[in-house]
Amino acid sequence: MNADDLKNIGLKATTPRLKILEILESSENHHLSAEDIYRELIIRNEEVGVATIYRVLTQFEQSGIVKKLNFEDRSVYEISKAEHHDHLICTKCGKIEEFNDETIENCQDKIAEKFGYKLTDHSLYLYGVCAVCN
Amino acid sequence: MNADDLKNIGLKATTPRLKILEILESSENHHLSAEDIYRELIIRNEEVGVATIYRVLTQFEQSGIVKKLNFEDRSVYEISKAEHHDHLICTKCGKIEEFNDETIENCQDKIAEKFGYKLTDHSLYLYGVCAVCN
DNA sequence: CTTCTTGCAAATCATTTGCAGGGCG
DNA sequence: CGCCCTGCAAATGATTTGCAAGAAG
Repeated sequence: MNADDLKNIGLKATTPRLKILEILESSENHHLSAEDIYRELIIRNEEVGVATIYRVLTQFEQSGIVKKLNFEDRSVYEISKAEHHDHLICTKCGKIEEFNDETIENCQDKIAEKFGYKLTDHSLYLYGVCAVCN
Repeated sequence: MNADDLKNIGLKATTPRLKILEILESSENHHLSAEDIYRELIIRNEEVGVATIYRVLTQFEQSGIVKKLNFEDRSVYEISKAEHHDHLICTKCGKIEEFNDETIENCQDKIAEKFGYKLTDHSLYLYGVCAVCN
């Protein structure tokens, strides 16, 4: 993800945008809240106003380059990947595992069909305690 | 759900609590936000302070008599039922269908096991457009 | 009576918005 | 150089909290 990628989606390649992308890509767990990004930028001595972070994240989400995840207690963003996946979150340490289960996906489609709904989106989050924390 | 039920969970049977229960049980769709309840009480000329509504709902949730659902765009509460179920929400009209799928539940357990997590909770919301709105 | 509750208003938290100055293309 | 972008601070919306007055058991 670089300056040209941004231009391709119609966004100017500004410093704040590039920095935010950088953080999202380089962070260990790849799932950061707006606040996480704000703090990380301050640590790196490259502060960006919070308002800009929110605005940029929203633009990134609308362009499809990042996905917003609404966990029970906070919202985090991740760089979009080609393959769909859901999340398993450790409620103790915050570690996040990604998974994709064909069977579940199929069941969801069947359920929507059964009720006559046309699915537009779905969110599946599993919360638990990981092996380390347990 | 009546005054004695409240006492059994250690809560005094106060007017606000009984009214809130009443609304949750009698409302058409059974999935209301704190705000929905507040407005409904005003309509009935039985206004209760918003702060109280939030406090009461939280207490109800902790006692297990209501469940809080965190939809993408708002939070709603429903009276707890014996059987677990997930939700299918129409993004146009807000209609909510409840469903329970054994296959999905089993898959979730397998996934948690595979990653060594001990599941504590999960949230599955399907968003779509219902037959009527479509 | 004592303790749990409520109402009200102020406080908080996360996120959004208005606006004037700055920077990319 | 024009339009998009940013920072700042104020606005917002949802929920929480402190506190004194009011009910439940």
